[in-house]
Amino acid sequence: MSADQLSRAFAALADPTRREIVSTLALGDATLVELSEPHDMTVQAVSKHLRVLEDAGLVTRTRDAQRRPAHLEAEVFDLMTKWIERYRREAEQRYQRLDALLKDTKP
Amino acid sequence: MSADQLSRAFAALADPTRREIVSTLALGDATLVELSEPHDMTVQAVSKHLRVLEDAGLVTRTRDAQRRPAHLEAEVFDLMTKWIERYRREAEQRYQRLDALLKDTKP
DNA sequence: CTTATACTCAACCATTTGGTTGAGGAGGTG
DNA sequence: CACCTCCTCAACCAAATGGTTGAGTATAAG
Repeated sequence: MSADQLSRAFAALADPTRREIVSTLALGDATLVELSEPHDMTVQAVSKHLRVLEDAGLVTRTRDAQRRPAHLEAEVFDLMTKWIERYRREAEQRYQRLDALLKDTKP
Repeated sequence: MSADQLSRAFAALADPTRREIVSTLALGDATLVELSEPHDMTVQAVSKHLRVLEDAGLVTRTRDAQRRPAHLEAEVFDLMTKWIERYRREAEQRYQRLDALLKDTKP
């Protein structure tokens, strides 16, 4: 996986399991086993998902004895919103201009 | 592809080619051939990318003779930002609380 | 020292993804 | 009509993705 960070971030959040992991981590840091419990899959599978989030920079992990608690990192989320907002705003403005045009030519 | 809309939207933007298409469409509606020109791949490949954006609801297409101009749709972009912002805010607040805690215990 | 817990690594498999080529279909234009 | 342009469909292929099992490492606890 040698894609740029934005690609990795979007790809990471494209999976429902990974989005659930993110929403769990929003409640507080958690270990792999803790994150695995709600999901109907092996710990290894969740570990892979966590790795994807980590590689995307959305999550970092520390060490606490055998445990490796994960926690959310705001920065890349920020990058993503900025990218999206730019084009959302553009699409919206374009829509409003069209709207104004229609009002103008058809009164 | 029977994933939910959020998954489809994130997956759609996970590809650099598709993000470039979006940024081109932000400058104004464009046809498939127009969108293909800047990219070093066949029209069919770009057509597939366009379909992915369409299925995700990020782009809609109209008809103008043989042409099928594409244009950006703001709504799903909005959905995405809302999802991201929720967790970005959470991560940020958590960070600030930790920061405050460190300042508190180590003066 | 032994055992249990938390995690990782490697090999394997089915499906999806991102591209190709080749053959059309729809719709203007000479 | 013949022809060109824009676009789509289908078949194929290599690589990536999302899961599995099985084995192994690291740290804590009995």
